[in-house]
Amino acid sequence: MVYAEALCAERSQRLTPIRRRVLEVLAGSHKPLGAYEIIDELAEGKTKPAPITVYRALDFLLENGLIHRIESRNAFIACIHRHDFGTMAVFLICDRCGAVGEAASAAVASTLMNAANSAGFTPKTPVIEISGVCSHCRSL
Amino acid sequence: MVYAEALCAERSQRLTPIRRRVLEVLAGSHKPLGAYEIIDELAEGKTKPAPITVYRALDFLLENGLIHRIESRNAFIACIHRHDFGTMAVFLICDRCGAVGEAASAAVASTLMNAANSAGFTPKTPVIEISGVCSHCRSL
DNA sequence: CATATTTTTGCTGCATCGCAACAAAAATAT
DNA sequence: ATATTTTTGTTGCGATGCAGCAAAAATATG
Repeated sequence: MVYAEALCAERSQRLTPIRRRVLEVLAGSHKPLGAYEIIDELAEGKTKPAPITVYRALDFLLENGLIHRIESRNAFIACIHRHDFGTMAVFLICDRCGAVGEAASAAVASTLMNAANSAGFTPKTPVIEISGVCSHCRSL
Repeated sequence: MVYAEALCAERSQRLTPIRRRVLEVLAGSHKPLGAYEIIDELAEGKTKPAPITVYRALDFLLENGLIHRIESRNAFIACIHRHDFGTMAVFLICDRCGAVGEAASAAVASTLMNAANSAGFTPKTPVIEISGVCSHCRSL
């Protein structure tokens, strides 16, 4: 949160109340949330924001790398790393509890880049999502 | 197509007319197709199938590994490999022409498995999608 | 072969996801 | 103080995806 403020200030991007609240909701969740789940969270007591309002906040947060989109779930999670380096986010999605772990791996990044480049492909945004069972659920 | 028949026969799975046609449409496309695009393709001359009909056929094809789902595009493509071995499908998605290349890489598979396992995670279905520019579009 | 059982399809309807288009408001620049 | 850019609110709608039930087809069983 402090990091988000600093990053936005540095880039002259505005972390407005809505954007901040969406980020807070995501940061406070241990699992990815759909856009409409975020709406419900924000609706506590106050008036319920329109979907487009939340989607715009999500767009902003995505563009600034503060959250990730989990494509296979149509959901979003707060980013827990700083992707400054050549690392690449790998999402480990538990089928049982729904929790998502974010592993940053430079090794994965380099092999993937190799595979892409050897196919003459110039990569931009990689999506790596692995479904499975997390260590906690496995031990139950 | 011959392979699909053989595989279904071996597994006592039924490659019914609808399933076959959906697979044919996908196999005949150089880019991933959304479910409703498939419906439009199938509607040529004949009556247009209901969405659920196509979704069910897609489910069948997915379960039997004959097609892949491109999560970041909400679309489907025919599988061009046989994922018998420990290989892992990496999709290279061109932002310009929309074409999708499927690269099977054992190196990527092993590094990803390492990363997942070291986090105590037991992987099932990995999704690896890389957006970028393909070699053809790059040279334009 | 006739019947029972499983699998597949058709149909109606609907929940969810995601955003376009325009106007109003707020922040920023001149 | 005014003009310009950015953000938010509102309405509405297109795209995606599937549930639930009934009919039809394929398969198994006596």
